[in-house]
Parts: sequence; structure tokens; C-alpha cells
Amino acid sequence: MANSEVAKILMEMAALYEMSGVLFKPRAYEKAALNIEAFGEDIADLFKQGGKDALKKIPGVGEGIAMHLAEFFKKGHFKEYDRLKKKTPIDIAGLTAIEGVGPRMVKTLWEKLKIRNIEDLEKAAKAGKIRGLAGFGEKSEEKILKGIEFLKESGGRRILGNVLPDIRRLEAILRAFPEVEKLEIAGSARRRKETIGDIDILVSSKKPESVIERFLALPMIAHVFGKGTTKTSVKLKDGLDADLRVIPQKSWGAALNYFTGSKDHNIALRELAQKQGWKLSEYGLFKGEKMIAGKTEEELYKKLGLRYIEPELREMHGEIEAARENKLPKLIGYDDLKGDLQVQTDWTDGKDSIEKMAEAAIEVGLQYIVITDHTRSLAMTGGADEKKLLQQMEEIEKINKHLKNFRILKGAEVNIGKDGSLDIDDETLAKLDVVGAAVHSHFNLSQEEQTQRVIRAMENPNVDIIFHLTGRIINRRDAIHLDVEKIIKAAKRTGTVLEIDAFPDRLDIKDDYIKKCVEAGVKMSIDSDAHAAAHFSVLEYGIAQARRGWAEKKDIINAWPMEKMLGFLKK
DNA sequence: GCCGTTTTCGGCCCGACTGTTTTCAGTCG
Repeated sequence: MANSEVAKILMEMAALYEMSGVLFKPRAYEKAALNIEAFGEDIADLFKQGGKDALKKIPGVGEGIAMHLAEFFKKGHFKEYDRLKKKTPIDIAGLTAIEGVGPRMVKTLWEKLKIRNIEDLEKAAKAGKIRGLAGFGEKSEEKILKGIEFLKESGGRRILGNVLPDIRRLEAILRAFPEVEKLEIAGSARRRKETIGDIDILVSSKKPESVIERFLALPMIAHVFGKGTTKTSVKLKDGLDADLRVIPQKSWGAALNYFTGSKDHNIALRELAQKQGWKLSEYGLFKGEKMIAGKTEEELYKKLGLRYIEPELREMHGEIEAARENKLPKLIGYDDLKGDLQVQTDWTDGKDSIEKMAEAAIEVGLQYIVITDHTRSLAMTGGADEKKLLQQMEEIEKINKHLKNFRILKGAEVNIGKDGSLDIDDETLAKLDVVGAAVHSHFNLSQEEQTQRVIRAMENPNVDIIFHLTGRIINRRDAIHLDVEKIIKAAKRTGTVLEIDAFPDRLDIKDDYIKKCVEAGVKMSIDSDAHAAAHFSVLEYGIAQARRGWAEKKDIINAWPMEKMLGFLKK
């Protein structure tokens, strides 16, 4: 039972309570659901080990919800949920996923028309039955049908690295509008989340209506959801939704803060303001009628008694407390990488030659790379055996002679077998500068077997780094089952580095594991996993991932000069 | 239902926009 499934059930309960007009419970259940979803450990395990009281250490989970969950883990279901579902046997998550449809509307639709799911709703809307309901009209009916249509074709959240280049192009177009004073892409894109649900664009201007008119005239706008004097909401032709908000320049900091989120982070800031008797909105921080901060984000945080919090940290993972106590990390910077420890070439499944990859690395400002082609058990990639690796080492030596101020290091991405054995002999591995090991098969072993397998690989004195530890591919393949606490302990004990694979659909390991590594003193690397010269650009997403995991330069070995990095690896 | 450098009881973020209304509830972020 994954955390996300538990979260889904609590979310559903929140909506069901909301429907019946219960006060405050919805927010409480929602909050608990979000915190459970973001919780680093498996909460079913947490319950197994520490019982109901252990569950209460999750923020937002108190006596009541812990009791329900305890019952749930013991019996597979729990009374309160059963009762709510029996009373209202509807697909509330599905229905409220439709843009513009919320719990109260669902309640009316259920009570008046016995609508249980999207199919019922679509039928009723097409039959013109909605418009007759009190509070509904023809337009509501159209909006519902449009919402259902969009829901059917939308692919859910998009991978940041796949859309950020397009977002930046859109950004450049808007920046050129004559009425635009300042512009920033806010929202989850600014926080550099792994995936984003929509684009939030913030603009300051003295002529908000002109900005909105000009924006809505762009050829990439597919549909306009809504349009006001300061805000418009649209669907772009590529399927992404975008919100544009225009505010006066004096509110810039408060608005940028508000539109960057996360929502929970904002709420926490507003509560801080409230405690001082102030009010915080996107227009500024106010003491009565008087604005006391909000022109810049820095000023806003300062007034609230906090250090400036980088967008990547605004997830309610302890950043408010850290900012208050001046204990925020000095995050690794986007220009801090000196090397890249995982690079594939045309010796296996990469597209470009060793030289070409080196040239591209020099181009983006790196000082060294490690060539890490696949090894023999990955036959489909033309994986190298010992002989081929030795040949490649010679080739690398030759190329190095022609390079100034740059080094190509010898490495491999060795395959970890089902039992944790490696497919290259130790003698050959010992000759390499950097050895990465990775799981590429047997994704379905038990947590116990999977954990043991990886730990055995870490115990090999030649293995320096575990590449893309969990093997997940975002939106496509789940992570393998691992006891991450045990893995981190083993990494510490054996001096093994854990990689942050920067490829946009991997971003493996994820941010809470990174934070655990930082806390445990386990070192990491940020690697492109480049399979072509153009791929070094993805390092940006790996750095973002590291920043979201609170990592500093000292935690990332390829942010160090080459000699220091090599000195840290196992001998 | 949760939570506490204002509280173990009494609070619980704030504002824009829409549609259907004659003043506002519902939804969204």
C-alpha cells in the first residue's frame, strides 16, 4: 500500500466532507493527504514498526486520522470511509477532476440527477438536463462538456525538462510586449519541480488589459477559460494550461511569492503575518491599510523574520523553521558543476564519439567527464566486455593527449546482476578511474532482495557510484522497491556515492532521498547520463533536483575539482 | 480534525473570476 494510495483515500474523504458542508474537516484531511504523499518513508512500514503513535509524527496527522489509518492497515478498510462512500457512492475524485466542477456542484448533481461519474455527467449535459437545475444555466452545461473534453485529452502533469525550453520561448515573446515591465515564470516551474501541471506567468505593468489582449492574440492559444482585468487563464495548443496574472510593480515581490508557491508554503507565510496582526496577499504585506513590505521577495521574508528562501525549497519541508533559525543550506549553484560522471558514447548506445562528447562538455564549461559506456550483459546496447573496455581506455589516453585544461576519465556503467554480482571482473574494474554500477533488469524483486542486491554491489571495493538508484522513469516506470534507509547507511559505511541522474524523466534519486543523504553525510554526484552531445544541458535539472533536496556544494563530488573528487573515491 | 514563541480551546489564507444572481456561492490557485 503506497503512500500515494492512502493519500488518495484521504483526499476523497476531504471532498466527501466538503460536499456535506462539514467545516474544517476537509482542510484537515487534505493537509494530511498532501503530507502523506510527500512523506519520505512508507507509512505502512511506519505503522508496522511504531503503531498508531508513529503515524502521528506525520504533520497534519493527529489522533483521529491516525486511528482511521491504523484500522485501515489492519483490516484493509475503515469504517468512516465505508460510511461516507455508502452514503454517497460516487466517483468524486473523477468528477472534481473536471475543470470548474467542485464538491458542492457534485453534491447538487448527485442529489438532483443521481450523477455518479463522468459518464453520467456527460450524458446529462448532452441531454440538456443540467441547465434546469437551480444555480445552473446553459453556460454551466457548456463549460462542463468542455471540461470533460479537456480532461479526456490531457496527459496529466508534464515533465519539466520536456517543457521548460518551450516555456522559455513563450517567456521571450511576452517579454517583448511594450507594456511589460517585469516578467517571471512562477509556479512549480520556478520551484523546478520534476513535473508541472500548468504555467504561471507573472507580469508587472501599468496597462494590464493591454498585456492580456496581446497575450490572448498569440497564435499558440487554443482556448480561453477566463479573462478578467488582471488575470486570464488559457489552454495552449500543446495541451498545457497557462495562467497570466498582471499586477502593479509595487506588489511585485508579494505577487511573485504568491504565484511561486507552494500553496502550503504561502499559507504558512500568511499565518506568520496573521500572528503579527498583519495581512499578506499577492498585493503585499499590510498593517491595517499600510503596506509594510512586498516590493521584493527578500523584503517580504525579512519582514516576516525569515532569511530568504530559494524557490526550490518552498515545499514545507522544514524551510520556514530553518529560515527563522538561520539554518538554511547554501544551495549548490547552477554554475557549480566541474565534471560529469556519467557519459555514454557511440561505443555502446550513445550517439556521439568520445571526442565529440568531450568537446560538448568543454562547451558547457566542464573540466572533466567520465566515459561510462554500458557493460556486456546489456547486449542490446552493445555492452562492453573486459577486452573492449581496455581498448576504450587506450583510446581515451590518446584523445587526452590533445586536450588542454580538460580530462576524460575512464569509467563504465557496470550492470548489477539479480544477486548483486557485477558483469566485469575486478581486475579490469580496478584499472578504471570511476566505476558506476546500476540496476537495469529484475525490477520486480521484493524490497528485501532488491536492497540486498544493491548493497552487495556497493560492498565491491571497485564500485564508486550507484547510478540512478531506483530505476524509475517518471510517468512510465515505478521505482524498484528499496529500503532507502538501509541503502543510505550502507553507502555511508562503504563510502559509495549515490548519483542524482539529471535526465529529465529519471531525476533519480528523488529530492527527499537527497535530503536524507545530506543529513547522513552521504556524498552524491549530479550526472547528465548524456547519450548525445546535446544532452549536457540536462545537468540543469539534476542541479535543480539537488537544490530541492537541500544539497550544498560540499555534498556533490563533481562540484569539486577533479583531484579532490578522485581522492574521495574508493581506492 | 489539527494545532499551539499570543492558545490544550478556539481558531482555521486570501483574492480573482464566473455564472446566475440582483448580492453571492462556488471554484481555483
